[in-house]
Amino acid sequence: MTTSAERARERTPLTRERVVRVAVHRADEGGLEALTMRKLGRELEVEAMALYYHFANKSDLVDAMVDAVFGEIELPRPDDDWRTAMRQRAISVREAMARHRWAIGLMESRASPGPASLLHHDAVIGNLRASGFDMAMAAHAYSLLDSYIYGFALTKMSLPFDATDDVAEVAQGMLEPFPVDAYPNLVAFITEHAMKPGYDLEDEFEYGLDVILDAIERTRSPS
Amino acid sequence: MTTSAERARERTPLTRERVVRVAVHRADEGGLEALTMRKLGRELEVEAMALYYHFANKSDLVDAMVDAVFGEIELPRPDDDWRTAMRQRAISVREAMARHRWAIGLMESRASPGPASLLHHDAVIGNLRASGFDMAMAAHAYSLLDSYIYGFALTKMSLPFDATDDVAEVAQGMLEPFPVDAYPNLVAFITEHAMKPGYDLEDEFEYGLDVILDAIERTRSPS
DNA sequence: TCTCTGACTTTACGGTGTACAGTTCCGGCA
DNA sequence: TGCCGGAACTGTACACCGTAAAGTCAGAGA
Repeated sequence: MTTSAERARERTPLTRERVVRVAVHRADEGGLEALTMRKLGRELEVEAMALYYHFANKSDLVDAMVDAVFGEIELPRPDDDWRTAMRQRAISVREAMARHRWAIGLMESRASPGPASLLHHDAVIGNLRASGFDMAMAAHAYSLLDSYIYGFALTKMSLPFDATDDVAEVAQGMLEPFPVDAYPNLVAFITEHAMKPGYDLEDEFEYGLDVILDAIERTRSPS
Repeated sequence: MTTSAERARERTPLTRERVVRVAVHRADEGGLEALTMRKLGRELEVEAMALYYHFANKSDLVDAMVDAVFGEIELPRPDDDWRTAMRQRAISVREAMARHRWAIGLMESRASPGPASLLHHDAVIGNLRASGFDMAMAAHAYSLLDSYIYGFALTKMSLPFDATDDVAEVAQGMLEPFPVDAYPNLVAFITEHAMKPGYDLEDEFEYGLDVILDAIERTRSPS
């Protein structure tokens, strides 16, 4: 007979880092709503309450998970050209969101940001300032870029179907309860555009990103 | 003694519309996580399970709530100038988000959009097409605008403080656990910019919106 | 009068976050 | 050697959640 004490002795002890790593992995696969303290404990071979020794509550854990995602994002260096730095950062953020879809919507609205998050913001502002943006212009540029980046993630990447689904089929299902000719423009849009092969989210993202970078560049040196 | 039957006789019966109206109101005040079927039932003087006669499940109710928010947004008319129509729509969306902060993050990612949502998309595409945008350009413009609008709402309007809070105080609290000189650019940003009196979210929104509208206009008729 | 049905209630179940009180192990000290 | 304090975890319990399933009951129609 193996007692719980024996089990405890044989396993590697919990750390915040290990818990966060497993929690992120779990959320990547099943979404955040599938991440419960009990299931997470089970995966770590521990009772759920053990987690509360390392985290104040679930929100504390989620904060740490979000900060881990920030930690995966490439930081712009202060002496990089602002445009390439901002472009690279935007793409890096998008990639992190693609890996961790559950984090979309949490990255910019948490009450207690972690060190990676703060460092990230610090580096972005630092790069813009070093490139000659004054504070007001840096704020405008940052606001514009982040709104676009997170908005794109929200509106395009958290859609209720993934890459393996047939877009046309899903759209069909959405429109099915309504009269066939109720939304002619929408139907045309779907049939002529969205379900065309080769419509690529990444291309769409970079297209808009470059439009915005162009626009920011122009506000700096009006032609 | 008043039986439950007597209570039932004296009250106006539930309708989907009335339930949604009260539910939206409730979520406006306490957020979506404060909206439970039991509390909603209590407010409607009904048992929680009565709601399941009118809605398949909670997700069905939330779908209806989101569609009610879409119903509050002004529709662009097909013959309006695209730029004024898009500008007005963007502001109308932003205002709806301000009234219903719980809806941010739900508007564009529901599996079963309601009629108001579909009508909204149809009208936006219809306006752009009538203004001479081809399908690909309409898609680019729509993607860019929606990403910005919803991203702005997500990053700026769902922050963990509202208009009555002292921004400087909240920011101070966020940075407090870390060394004072860890994030110099961020600190400069907060002190020099964000907490300046007169920094207005609405101004920031419209500034970025006009930058994007300019950029879209330019992609139509490259100078 | 009887039955049917729409609208609601009652009861119950499994799952959730987490408060609070044990339990066990280990390192340092008498 | 004996003890003891704290770190790390377990056990139990509670209030609350969404919702399945069955029961109730007033009024409409035959």
